[in-house]
Amino acid sequence: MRLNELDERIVHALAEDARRSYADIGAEVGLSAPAVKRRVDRLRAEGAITGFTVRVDPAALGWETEGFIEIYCRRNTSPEAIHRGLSRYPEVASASTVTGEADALVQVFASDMRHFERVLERIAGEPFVERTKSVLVLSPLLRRFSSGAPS
Amino acid sequence: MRLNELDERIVHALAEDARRSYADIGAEVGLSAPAVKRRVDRLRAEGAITGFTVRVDPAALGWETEGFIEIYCRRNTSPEAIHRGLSRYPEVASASTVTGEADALVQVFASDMRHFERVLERIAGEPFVERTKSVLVLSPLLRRFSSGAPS
DNA sequence: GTTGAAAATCTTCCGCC
DNA sequence: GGCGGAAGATTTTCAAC
Repeated sequence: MRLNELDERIVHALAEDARRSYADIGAEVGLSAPAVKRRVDRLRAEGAITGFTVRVDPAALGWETEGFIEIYCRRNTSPEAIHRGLSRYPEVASASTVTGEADALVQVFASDMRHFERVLERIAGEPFVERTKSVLVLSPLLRRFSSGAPS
Repeated sequence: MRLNELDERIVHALAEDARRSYADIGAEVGLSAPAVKRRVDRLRAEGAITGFTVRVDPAALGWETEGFIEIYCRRNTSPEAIHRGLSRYPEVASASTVTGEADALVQVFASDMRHFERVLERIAGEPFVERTKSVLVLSPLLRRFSSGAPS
């Protein structure tokens, strides 16, 4: 699938503020409100836009501690097994299999350091996990867009 | 700041679909539409909700290659300098200063491997960057919520 | 927090290019 | 195929309670 420049500008406008009116976005990109809606509907149908969500301040919601956990798996662990194992943790915000020494990189939000430690220990104890290596986030500098499915 | 259970349920509903109407959310949590709006307005004013955004499928938008770059900075580089340097790259989706050997962890989306390599080289050439270490994402397993500021 | 009304927006339809 | 204008339906918004 290929998007033209108009679609990209619409997605960009929605990424900055998904509650802007179609007429408002249309004024920016040079289209009428119905034309913008039609394109957004098409982008949703095609799967380019998977939904609309709210941007939250984790700290304000009580998730003050953020970190990344590199997971080193046992031999013959499938990505599906990692997904199944990690999706049970509400603290896991994102996870991907990666190249390099580690097998997966997991982003975790916890309420505080003790909570983070507890999550880390539980993940490290998963049967498919051989060992872990983790770093804590000091300050979030930049967060731009949201991708993927809600859960 | 502390949110009560009603606020959390409203944020949760918006996280799943930020375009649901206030009346619809109100029916779920047991409030009228204006009551829900007032709480959302308050959450925005307090900073718990920092905005509304669209959830996109990076691959559908042509961002097929994802990776993480660890940045090792020169001495006396402030987080603000890193932020200024990285915010110019549209390919940078998120960035945080972290504990451990590296100084910052940067998430990058690129159209393909050549594009990723070009971004990596440009970032590695930034004056505040001493060296970098990067991993490529093989498969995104899980992506849950969006946090932080738009840019 | 609720109700009710006004204003804005969304959504669909239709004619046009 | 896509676009703009206009209609009704829905939602947002702001009163008063």
